[in-house]
Amino acid sequence: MDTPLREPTFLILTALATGPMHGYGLIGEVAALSGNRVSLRPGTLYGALDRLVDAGLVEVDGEEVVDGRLRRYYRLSPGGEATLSAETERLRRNVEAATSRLSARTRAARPITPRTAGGLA
Amino acid sequence: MDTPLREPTFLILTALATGPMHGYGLIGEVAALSGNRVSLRPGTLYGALDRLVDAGLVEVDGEEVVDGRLRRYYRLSPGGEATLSAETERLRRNVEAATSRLSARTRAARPITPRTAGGLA
DNA sequence: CAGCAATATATCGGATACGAAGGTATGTCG
DNA sequence: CGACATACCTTCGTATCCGATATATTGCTG
Repeated sequence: MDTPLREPTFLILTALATGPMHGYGLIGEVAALSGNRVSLRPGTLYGALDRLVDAGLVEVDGEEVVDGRLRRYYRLSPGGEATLSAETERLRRNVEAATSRLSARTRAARPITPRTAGGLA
Repeated sequence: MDTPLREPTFLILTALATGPMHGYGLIGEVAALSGNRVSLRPGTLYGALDRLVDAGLVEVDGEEVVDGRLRRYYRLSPGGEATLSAETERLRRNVEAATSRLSARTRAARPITPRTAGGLA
């Protein structure tokens, strides 16, 4: 499980953390929690779901027929919850590293970059 | 620029936020700021650098010869700094969304998920 | 001095995920 | 009936990433 999740996959797991949801509903939920910036395409969604089910991170929760249309619900597995948790921690560390370096940059207003300060051993 | 950065590319920009650095040095720096979890391979590094230079996010800062070996320094461009900043914000929002949903899950110990609560319009 | 490790560059091929587009089916609205 | 929205799924092309490999120079070791 050392393959880092990409954004669409991460958001799918995040959406499912709220509770079981069907495929088409995930498209709307992911759009909502990303502020309408990420719009999942069916190809991305079902490809990702197949992979996640195959990896045991997501399970099929059941099916339902509403107005003659099939709804297949997916649910986060315990392993999926653990993976999402670990991925979140990883991202949090990256965000912190980038934030501190960016703020240091702003504070210093980018001086002449002392290249003679010794390499990073 | 709506293509989200993958982790290796994000970490390269983060490393360069500290100051100019040469390719091989980036491998060590990225390893360091990721807690030795991400080890950049040459193929990833130079492929990413070419793409970043091509996209105007990174610029060649100059070259230096140390012990007969060429060192090509790269530097974060203003556009690269803006992109890194925007990407960091995006990740921060994703981390926050995942964190709140995961903690809500833990608190509720996963009840019966009210599926009849109405679809997300 | 021959061989190997380390530094530092670069390239190639395979694997995988993602995105765009299209396809099928059902129910509702005009 | 035709158009549209919901809801499922598939195929194809592209981009990114990783592993392996190649090249060149210095320095250490046998």
